[in-house]
Amino acid sequence: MIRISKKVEYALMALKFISDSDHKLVTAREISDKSNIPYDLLSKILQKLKNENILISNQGMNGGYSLNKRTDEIPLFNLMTAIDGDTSIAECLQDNSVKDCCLTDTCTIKLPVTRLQKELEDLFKSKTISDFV
Amino acid sequence: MIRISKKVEYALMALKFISDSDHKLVTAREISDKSNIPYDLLSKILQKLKNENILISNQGMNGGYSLNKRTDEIPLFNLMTAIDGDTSIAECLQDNSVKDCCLTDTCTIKLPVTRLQKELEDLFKSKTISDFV
DNA sequence: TTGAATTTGGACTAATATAGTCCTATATAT
DNA sequence: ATATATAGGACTATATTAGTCCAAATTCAA
Repeated sequence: MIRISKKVEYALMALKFISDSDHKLVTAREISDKSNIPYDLLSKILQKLKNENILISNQGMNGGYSLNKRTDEIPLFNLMTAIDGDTSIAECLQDNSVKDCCLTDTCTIKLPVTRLQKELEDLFKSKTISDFV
Repeated sequence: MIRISKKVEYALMALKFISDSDHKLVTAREISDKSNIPYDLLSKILQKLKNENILISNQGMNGGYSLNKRTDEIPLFNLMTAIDGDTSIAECLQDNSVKDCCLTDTCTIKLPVTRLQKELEDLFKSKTISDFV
């Protein structure tokens, strides 16, 4: 089944939380407590969002996270790749597919699957975080 | 990451194979050999397609499978649900969600996620097998 | 300058889903 | 009868996702 990961769900919830408390720094602990998201897991997610320049972080006491962009400037697609990495819908379409795609010889559907992937990407690119807050 | 399952890939390849050898009955063994799909796995997939009335099966010697509908009458969505079951993009959106959705109290994104799910479904419903053969 | 609050990040375990296998039963044409 | 099929349950293996644990680095403030 096609499913967005829990991590992406958590990321969306966190971004909404941060967006709602606008400009005030919010800590991972705060989001975790208020939104019932496992703290350690959330921390990792926020770090990834920071590494993708979606969030700004301040370490140390009184530290926390804040948005680095307006929510309508963050495509859902970027969030997904930031958190889950590659988003190809089939193994054989991965950019850096190390393992020989078992289908290369016999795969009869590579082209249409690629088209489908493009359409899904376009959909996820057309959505931004502002659609979720 | 969002990914269609190998089983759905195999199903698409099998349907293309059956579609190409039109009206002649083709056996699971034949598809398996020609398309490098594990036989046992393929058998299960074909059985599911048969149970969804996408294929017709004939048991016994000289048996095999044939299409029950034109490929443009089979939405990709139906294929996916036939093979992988429920297609909700998030656990909390499952129809028959047995387990309490951990997000019910605190989930802030259920509505927009539901909208996204609808759009994905529409996309998969708009594609038919004829797009893959 | 110490301590508490915070982010950072590696390594690990647990849980779940997907992929694949094995075996036996049932149907049918010859 | 027998060979060739589909039908389908039960099982194992593999991969992915989710979650945990621990230690380090940073920063504020008393």
